[in-house]
Parts: sequence; structure tokens; C-alpha cells
Amino acid sequence: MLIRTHTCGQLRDSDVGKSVRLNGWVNSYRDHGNLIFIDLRDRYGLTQLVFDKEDDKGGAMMEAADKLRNEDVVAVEGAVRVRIGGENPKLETGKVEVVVSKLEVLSKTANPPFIPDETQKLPNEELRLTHRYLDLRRPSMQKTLGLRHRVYQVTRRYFDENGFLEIETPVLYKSTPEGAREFLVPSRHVPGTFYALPQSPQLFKQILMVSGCDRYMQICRCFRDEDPRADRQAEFTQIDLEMSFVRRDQVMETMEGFVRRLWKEVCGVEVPPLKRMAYREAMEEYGIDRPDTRYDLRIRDISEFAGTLGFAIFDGALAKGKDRPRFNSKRGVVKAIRVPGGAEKLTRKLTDGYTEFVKTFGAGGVAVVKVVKGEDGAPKLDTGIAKFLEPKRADFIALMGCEIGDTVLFVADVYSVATKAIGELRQKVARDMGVVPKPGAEGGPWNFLWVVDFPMFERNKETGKWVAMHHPFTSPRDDQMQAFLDADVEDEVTIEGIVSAGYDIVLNGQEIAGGSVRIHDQAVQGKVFQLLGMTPEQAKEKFSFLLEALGYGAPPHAGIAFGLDRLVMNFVGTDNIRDVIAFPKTQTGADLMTRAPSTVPNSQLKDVHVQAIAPASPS
RNA sequence: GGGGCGGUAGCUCAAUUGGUUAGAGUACCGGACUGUCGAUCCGGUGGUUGCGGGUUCGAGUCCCGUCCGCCUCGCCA
Repeated sequence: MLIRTHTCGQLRDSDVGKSVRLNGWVNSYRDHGNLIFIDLRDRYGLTQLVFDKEDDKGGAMMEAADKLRNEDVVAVEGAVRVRIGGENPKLETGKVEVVVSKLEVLSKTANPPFIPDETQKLPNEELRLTHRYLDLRRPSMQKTLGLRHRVYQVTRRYFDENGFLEIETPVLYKSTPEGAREFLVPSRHVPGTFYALPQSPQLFKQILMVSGCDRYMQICRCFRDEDPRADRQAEFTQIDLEMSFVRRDQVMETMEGFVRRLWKEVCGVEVPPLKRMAYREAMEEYGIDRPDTRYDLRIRDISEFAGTLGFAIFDGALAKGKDRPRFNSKRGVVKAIRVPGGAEKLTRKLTDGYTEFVKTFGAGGVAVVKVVKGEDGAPKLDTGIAKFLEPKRADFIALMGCEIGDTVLFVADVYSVATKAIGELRQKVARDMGVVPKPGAEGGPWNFLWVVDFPMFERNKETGKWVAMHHPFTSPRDDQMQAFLDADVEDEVTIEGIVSAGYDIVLNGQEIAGGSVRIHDQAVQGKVFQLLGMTPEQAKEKFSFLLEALGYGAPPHAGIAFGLDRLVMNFVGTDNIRDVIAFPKTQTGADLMTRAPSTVPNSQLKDVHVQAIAPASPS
């Protein structure tokens, strides 16, 4: 075989006159009969090859070149020369071409279902996933793989420089049925028992701290058997981290340093120090725990004012949970967003759609009012619920800070529903108004934010039981510790008010990392398990190893995990997670290329003491 | 588990109100062509309209079921 001396992205006019060998795929061919041009492609670029009948004495090479088609794999030898037909400015190698003197066809292709060509419209994703090896040949996919590689390398270097040890943890793990649904793996040795694939290596990394490893890092695969979305799939990658003998702010500083290094080295962006926002502020002003601060459109709680209007829909909402404390999930509230310029841009069709939109989050609808110019030139309220607001027009305009041309949108419901609905609505309105800047390439902002001071616990909507907001190993914030230990389990108000030492990094409205100071004290951990409704026996059965480890000298420790796929998505500028994973899965968890999952022979099931109850049709 | 969108030639798409032989571009095959770079020109092959059933004189089109893909609600400690 003619082993390459250069790659297809390498030759420049300074190489003219050299004899070279290239290997690669036929990216395109232009056959002029006695003159054939081939663009040869590899990971590094394209180089034009020329076959000239006059140079081919026997004619055999010309005959073979004539038969070359897209995606054939070839090796060639020839001389570099300046292009006779003029430069192609689209190619890095566009000034030169290789006049081929020897051609070796390494592999002929069958007619491919599609060619990895970016100038044409991409085929549908199903086909791209089925023939992923073809799709991955596309330059933009190669670029993404390269970017992801950069993220791995910068990550390892940064944490190595900061004294972190990279340690692998098991993939076959113990089932701890809390949180996400787990993937199960049956045991062959002990009939009827199962491993679970880890939702995260959370407990192992804590044990590593107890083991004296001090600082741990792993780029690890995590598994959560829940329905996917555009930005998540069941199998994903985390940058998992844990540190000993630190408090919250030290972890946050270290991780901020990582974010700064990563953005600097991957895309040359200087990230300023991250702002911090309390969970409560995020929920009140943005209606979500991962606020997108690239645009304003703050949410206002106008319950008090709304209660004076005599508007039945508002009154009905406000009557709910009247005696409950502020921010209680079942207390009725009225929330509003002022949309500057909305009177013109938010058409009736759009605002009607908002009602349908918020219904998906359980709210009844969206009330609308526009601030228009009255005959006297002063602001006047128009459309929607204007007639209910008109008597208190001045108060309303002052309260919301309205100007002519605004639209104000209202959602009234119990706190949890109204907050979620208007928070989602805020993001939709921002898109409709065209006020969401694109990050990255277009020079738009990267808005990073720490969100802190999450509640320790929240009520499960169905069961009414307490569940950990982050996870059950999250510590109360330092100043809350005593109150937590002293709290009566039945004291709902106190329990609800306990703030954790958790922290999330939010980027442009997306959670890219989440972590917390961990509990390193048996008694505190025991109390959390108790609150979560576990008897001491149940806690022991599930987490005895952790509780025991905490009893043998556990250092204070804290950690965080970054969603690596999401980091790469941001660098690539895609909102499709499958674009940044080499071999992704579909919404039903299928790998269209390998056709996983698949049935297995009964003998294999027998080995692991499992019987399929579903009538799996043999494929 | 729920809601929405989609599936027509290898690929990207078209096909009037249900109407007679389902078209185009591209790829592929054959031919021509010595400076192209989305080469060009001429000719040709290529269809279980995802699958199954129904309504109808007649279904790519309407109805029911089903499979697959995407988006989404729930879910994702």
C-alpha cells in the first residue's frame, strides 16, 4: 500500500515540486474524459487530485480512475504542483493539486445511502443514525468529535494541575431505588439479584473522600432510564468531582476556575467572575431554578394588587391556600410579566397560543392587557382584561412600570403551578419577541450564574412525602445545621425552610453543573434518611456502607458534576444532544446502527435466571 | 403513560376537491468531453406511497389500528 506522506489538509504552495502520497476517501469526482479531478478527503481536509491521460502511458490508471465514485478509499502517489486551472479559495489546499502517477484502490464502496456532504441537505436523522459511520465522516461531525476531545483534555489537565486524582468507579453497582429509574443487570452467581447501572458515582466518590483520596475526578458514564428530550438521553457523560477539607466557597472557586479555563482554551472566551443568585430569587423573578439572564422580562408577584380588582379569575386563584405561608406551593398567587414592545409584536394569535401553552403546565390560561396611547396621549389599557384593570389604571401602570406599547401577561394559580407556567411562558415570550441572543460565534453572551440556597426538601406532589431536592447526601448550609438537627420531623414549616449547601452552575438558562457540600456526619445523615421516611433498618439496608464509612473518620467534603454533553453542545452551538455523541440513542433507547436492544436466546436468559414476560418478536 | 408533527424512487422533495400512466432534482448505470472545483451535455434503470385493515366505482390523499423517527408534558434523587 502507498502509505501517506501527508494528510489531505496539509499541502500548500510551499510543497510544490514534492513527490507525495495521500490516503483518503473520494469526496467528489469531476470526469472530463481525458482529464479527471478527484477531491480526496480525510479528517484533516480536502486535496484535489488530477488524473491526466497524457501522463498515463498504459492507460490502466486512467481506466481505474474513471471508475472511482464518492466514498471509495484510495492511496495515490504524485507530484504537487500549482493548480493550472486557478486557485479554489474554498479549500485550505486550494492553491495546489497532486498530479497522480500511481493509484491504488484500497476499498470500493457500495452505493452509499447518503454521502457525507455538507453542501447538500442532510438526510433524516434516522438514516444518519443507522449509517452513523457515514454521518461521522462529515466535516462538522469530525469537528464536534475534536471539540469534545479538547474538552476531555482541558478537563484532565486542569484537575491534574489542581491535585485531583482520576479514579474509575464501578459500572455494575448496587440498586438504590430513589430518584431516577435504573437500568438493571441480572446476576449470574446469585439468582434473583441484580446490579444497577449508576445514575452517578455519587456514593463512590464520597467513599473515596473517606478513603483519603482528597481530590477525585472522573469523566464517567451515567445511566438514567427516563424518557429523553432534545438535550438529554438515558446514557450520558458527567465530569464528576469531589474535594475534601473544603467548604462551599472553595469548591465554587475551583469550579469557576475550571469553567474559565475551559472557555478560554476551547473557544477563546474570557469568562468573568460568576454572579450568584439565591434559589428563591430565581423562582420569584424568573420562575425557574435555572434562569436565563440574557434578557430581562422579570416576573412580578402582584397578588396583593390583583386581589383588589374584583376580577373573579384572580380572586378564585387567590382564595386557594390563603392560610398557607408565602411561597408555599399550594398558596394562590397572581404573577405578571411586562413585555416592552409587546403590544405590537405579540399578536392575538400568539397570546391566544400562550393560554394553550401554559395549560400544558397545568395552569388555566394567560390573561392579557396592552398599554396603548389614549386620545389624550396618556397611557390607556386595552384588550383582554383591560376593563377589570381600568379603575386602578394608574396604580397598575405605576406598579408594573408600564410604558405605552407594552403588553402585560398574567398567570393566576397556586404558587407551584403559576411559577412554573409563567417561568416557561417568559422563555417563550422572549423567543417570540426575538430578544434571545445567540451565544458564541455571533458574539452573543455566555451568561453564567451560580444558583445557591436551594431548599433541602420538597414535597412529592403525589405522595406528599418529603424528598431531597438535590440528593439525600446534601448537607444543610453551615448556618442551618443546628436548626436542622433540632427540627421536629413533624414541623413542616421549619423543615421546608431549611436551606441546603447545594449549588448549580447555570449557563444561558441551562443547568450545566450541580453539586453540594456533603453530609460527613452519621447523625445528620441519619436524620435526613428519617425525614425521607426511611426507618433506620431501611436506611441500613440501602446505605449501610455509607453510614459505616461515615463512622470511621470522614473528612468534610463537597463536590459537583458537570454535564459534559451539554458543555459540548454549547461549544458546538447545537440544541440536539445526539449531535455531540458519537453513537447516540433514539427516543426509545434504540441504537439504530447496532439494533440494540435486541432479544437474546433463552439459554442466555437462563444463565442469569431471568424470564421474559413480554412477547418479544424475534427480529 | 399523555399531546403534537412526520414517513412517497438510494437521498431531498412534489403530486389540485379522492380521479385515470405517482413526477422533479440528485445519486446510480451507459455514452460524450483536457482545467474542473455543486463540472457540463445526451440517454437509461429505479416505486409494497412505513405496515395491516376499512370506506369508495376509484385511496399517496379519507377512517381505524400498528410500527418507526422527531418535538413535548409527566418523569429525569
